[in-house]
Amino acid sequence: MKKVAPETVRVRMAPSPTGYLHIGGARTALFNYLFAKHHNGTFILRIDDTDTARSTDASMQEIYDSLKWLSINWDEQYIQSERRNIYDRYVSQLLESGNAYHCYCTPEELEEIRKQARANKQTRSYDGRYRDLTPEAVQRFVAEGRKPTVRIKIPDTPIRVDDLILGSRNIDPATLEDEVIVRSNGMPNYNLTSIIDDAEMQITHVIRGTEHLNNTPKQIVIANALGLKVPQFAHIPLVLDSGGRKMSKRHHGDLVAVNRYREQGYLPEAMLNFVVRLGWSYDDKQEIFSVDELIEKFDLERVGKSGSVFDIKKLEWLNSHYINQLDSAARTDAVIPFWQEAGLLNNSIGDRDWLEGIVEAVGERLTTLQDIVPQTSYFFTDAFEYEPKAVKKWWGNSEEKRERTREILTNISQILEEIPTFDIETIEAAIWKYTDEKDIKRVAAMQALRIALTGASFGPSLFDIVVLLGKDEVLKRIPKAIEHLT
RNA sequence: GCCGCUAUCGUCUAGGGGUUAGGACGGGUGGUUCUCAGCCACCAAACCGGGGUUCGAAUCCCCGUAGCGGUACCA
Repeated sequence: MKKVAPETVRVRMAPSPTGYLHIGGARTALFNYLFAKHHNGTFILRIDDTDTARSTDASMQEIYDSLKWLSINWDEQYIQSERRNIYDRYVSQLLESGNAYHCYCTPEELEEIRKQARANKQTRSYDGRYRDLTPEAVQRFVAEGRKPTVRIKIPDTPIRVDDLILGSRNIDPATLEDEVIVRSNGMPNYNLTSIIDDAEMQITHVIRGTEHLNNTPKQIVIANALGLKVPQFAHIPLVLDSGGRKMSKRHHGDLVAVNRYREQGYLPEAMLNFVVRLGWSYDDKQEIFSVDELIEKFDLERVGKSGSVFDIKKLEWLNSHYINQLDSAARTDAVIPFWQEAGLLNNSIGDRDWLEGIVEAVGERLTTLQDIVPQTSYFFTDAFEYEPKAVKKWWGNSEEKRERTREILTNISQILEEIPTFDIETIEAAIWKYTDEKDIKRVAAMQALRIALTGASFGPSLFDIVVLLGKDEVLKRIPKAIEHLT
């Protein structure tokens, strides 16, 4: 494997603004970013928007937002649609040197050519039929109103492709065809603009997904025809769905959108850590990496060759890890927008200490920040349902059992009402004293009370809940539950 | 169809001519506990197949097979 060239590293992430930033794009951005930072180089964001029909400003904005959220910051930025004159100049050069030519193929003709090629099991379809037109023929086509495309001439010598991850190989030019480099509407195409900009921007390493592997020899041909320096390539394997297929907007919708994970309460640190391990590993010991550590340790040589499946369970694990890492103040800050979004909290936040108390009570139970909503809504409202399954199991499904539960709840209510100080220790002692004296199973009493106060059979320590809810609220909810039981 | 890439537990992966093939996620079992989560302990789980080379192959080579990617006037 080749060593990194001594010159200053310059890499780029070149998304097309045709949708949100997706998981694969985020990983490509990260790999580029880490590689740049590791080598003290420059990370460039280049918007490849030569497809004017599909590119949108909204998409561009979302890509910026997602990258910023992930703290993948770029040092320089370019937008290809603003660089038309540069590409036009190179196209003229190609035309003049005879390395490219106008092609007057109609869409119908192209379709027919492709059909034929397939039927004949040919490797390439377009046969270069417009390569050498007489001036008369050109005139005729122009008179017909045909708008030509520009095609690059594929030479007949083998093309060597070096890849830092996949190794080197020679491409038989017979497997390549004269690619369209300028559309009939005059807009240059990806293969052209990409390799020109890589040279213009002095990109040293092109790190991109393997879906671009087959574009690489075409781009090398263009660069060679233009006398441009070719960057080193590193094609990183694809991010796959659980069925082993490439994750794409087309097939997976916003399941692949980085923004969606942000909205669901995933932390950027978790996303970064998750995504970097899709194809890259350090050793057999470490799973958790901070960004600084990644910058220090990231290396193209440790990127694998095969695709990696996106495993949401692993992401969830990482996310809970990073949430648990937050102290309660930071965790509260992180969670407040989710309470607000759910309408449990208005903009004025209110009693900050109380909120932090809730967050502390919830402890390590959050997988995503959004989990705070279902797990704590009962703190904000008593308009919850008593979970039927829990009711059946802990409140009882016979009249005798329900009577018994009513008795327990009534007793506890009384105990709590008469308690001298409403704090955890005192309450705990009083309840245990009660259950021990009456020979009631702790779990039975606690679960009965838990359901009365929260509607559910699971959650944080009940004593935390009781104290956080406060005496008044607890003494309101117990009778309500008893009534429900009657 | 054609061109290309890839192949270790379900998943992410480490390793790599001689290992009980390691870790993590997920799963399972037990313990702790007022429930859940967590934590602790333990368990199951893999080198795609066939040929070579070799004393020895999961590892190197070849051939298959399978999967995936590309096959646009998208990127």
